[in-house]
Amino acid sequence: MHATIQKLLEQALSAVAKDASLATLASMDPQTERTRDARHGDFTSNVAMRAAKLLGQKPRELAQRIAAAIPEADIVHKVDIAGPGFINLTLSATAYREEMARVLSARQQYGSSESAQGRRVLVEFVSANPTGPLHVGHGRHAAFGASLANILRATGHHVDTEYYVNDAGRQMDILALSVWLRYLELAGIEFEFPHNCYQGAYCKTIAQTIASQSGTALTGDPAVLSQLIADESHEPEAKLDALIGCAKSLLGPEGFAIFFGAAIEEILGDIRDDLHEFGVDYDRWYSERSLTENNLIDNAISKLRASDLLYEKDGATWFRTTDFGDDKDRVVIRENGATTYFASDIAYHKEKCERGYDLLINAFGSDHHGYIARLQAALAGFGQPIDTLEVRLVQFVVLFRGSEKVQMTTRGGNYVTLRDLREEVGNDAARFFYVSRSNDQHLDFDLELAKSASNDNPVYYVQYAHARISSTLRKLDDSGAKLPLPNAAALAPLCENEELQLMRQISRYGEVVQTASDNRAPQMIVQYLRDLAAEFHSFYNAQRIIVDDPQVRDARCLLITATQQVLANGLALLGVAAPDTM
RNA sequence: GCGCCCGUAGUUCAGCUGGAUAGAACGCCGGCCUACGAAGCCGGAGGUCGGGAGUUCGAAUCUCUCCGGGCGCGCCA
Repeated sequence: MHATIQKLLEQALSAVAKDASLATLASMDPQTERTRDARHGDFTSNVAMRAAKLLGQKPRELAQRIAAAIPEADIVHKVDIAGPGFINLTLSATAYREEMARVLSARQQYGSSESAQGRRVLVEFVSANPTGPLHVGHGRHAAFGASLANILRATGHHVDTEYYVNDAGRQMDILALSVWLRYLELAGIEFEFPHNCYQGAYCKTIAQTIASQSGTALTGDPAVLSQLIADESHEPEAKLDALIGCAKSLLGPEGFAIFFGAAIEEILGDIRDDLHEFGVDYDRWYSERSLTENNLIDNAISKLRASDLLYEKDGATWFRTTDFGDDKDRVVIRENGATTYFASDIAYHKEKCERGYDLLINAFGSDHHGYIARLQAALAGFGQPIDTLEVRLVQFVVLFRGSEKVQMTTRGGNYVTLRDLREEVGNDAARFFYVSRSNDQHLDFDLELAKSASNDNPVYYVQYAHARISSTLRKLDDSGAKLPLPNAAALAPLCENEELQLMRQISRYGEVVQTASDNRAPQMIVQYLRDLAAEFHSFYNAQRIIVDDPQVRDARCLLITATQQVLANGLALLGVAAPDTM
């Protein structure tokens, strides 16, 4: 619909541009857009005002000339010049009725397009370290990433989703250590559990499982351990590293691997289940360890070295990321010979590109924003355009219980999990609520409010509209009447103001999906669905649907069927159910 | 100190690449069920879009500056 209007304006501009003094108009974009106020018609163009200055003309006169040149079309009811020089177009009721017919024949496809022409995109999101259950902050990432992937698909992108599993590194060693220490407690060994180990109850559960499967003999010499824990001469983090070393030497590589493996298997499995229940499934879970196993980190570093982008300083190897806009160079190989986390990420993102994606979108926590420049530098170092990687920052979720802010520390194990949240407020409310705000805004999530006043949650407002339509259509079905084919004749009776308003709203859907996709903005879908539901409820209260006149009844039933379809399509993008009863 | 994000109604937030009288929800006030689902609808009150300057025919939107808040600035991950 928007495209048709745009084309009409372009034709008008070309026609007016035949006058040599106005030739520039031929190359101008009319920039037609929806009006914000129905009194200004349906679409508007500001081209006359933009051109007026360039051409030294009066905007309203120019607008007149352009308006007069707009070709005759059935879908345009009238053209007005308003304000300083807007060209306003009001569409005919026929145009909207035709659009309803399109909704009803396209069904689930309505609103989707091929505008991105199969552009290959990889969306990476959540990627939380598997050191414990997902918390409410991760839930926001999951809801955002999954919805964004759906929206991108709806505009013709070929999208894959991926979770990067940080299954290597110190945090994982600390986790394995934490499990082992819980295991030792089970074996009856007494000591004070370090405060900077993972405190969560899940460590005990995993220890329990290992004990029941492998017995309680994997202790090494407890005296060494007790001595180390009691030793107060080291600062806590150094002591933690000493404990990890101690565990590895007491247990041997195989013994330590039992705890490491059990911990990651259990926790990653839990994360996978949790996300699946939340309606978030990935095309791929990418293991950080596999980078090492496949030698990808060394390969990446060699390639950078070959391009003369590395240098040695203070015993470490540095990557000249400042060549590509970063504010300081970054270490890739430490003085002790170990590669950094950044080195893994370089290899990972290089590999992503090699898999043939045109665009990489990463959803990061806002605390990682300092990481963007160096990652883009890494890709640039391999000759990729810097905008191959697009990072979307997701701001923190601040959790409240009533007016009390809930403090959360991962290692302390004191936090509300995504699972807790889902059980309390439900998947639908959680998914909808999470993406109702722009990702770069903080989200205050009050659990008490979400529980006690769930009726106030906008998701119910939208779902209610859908259920109400289902109910009305059941009523029609009970009466034995059948929906007619959505042709022009069947839709012809739709002419009441509320009907036109509703059709107008429905016909915006495809444009909203496109804009949401362009802006990576799922909240625009939320906003739209609320507007559509509101328009439907207004119509519902103003006009009776199942009336005696079969022509009017059928037309209205087609209209609400179209409404229902668009509500369902939009909710599907957000991963929220469209219920027939509530 | 430097960098990124943010500041819109009492509260929580929308505002699509600069458009016309800045919107919604919750809360508040007043109406609407002998009609398809009142989890709904209709009406009302409520604003110096943090302050100031600039660009523009036009600024919540772009630029600068100041104020206030969040986050980051490791050979951690």
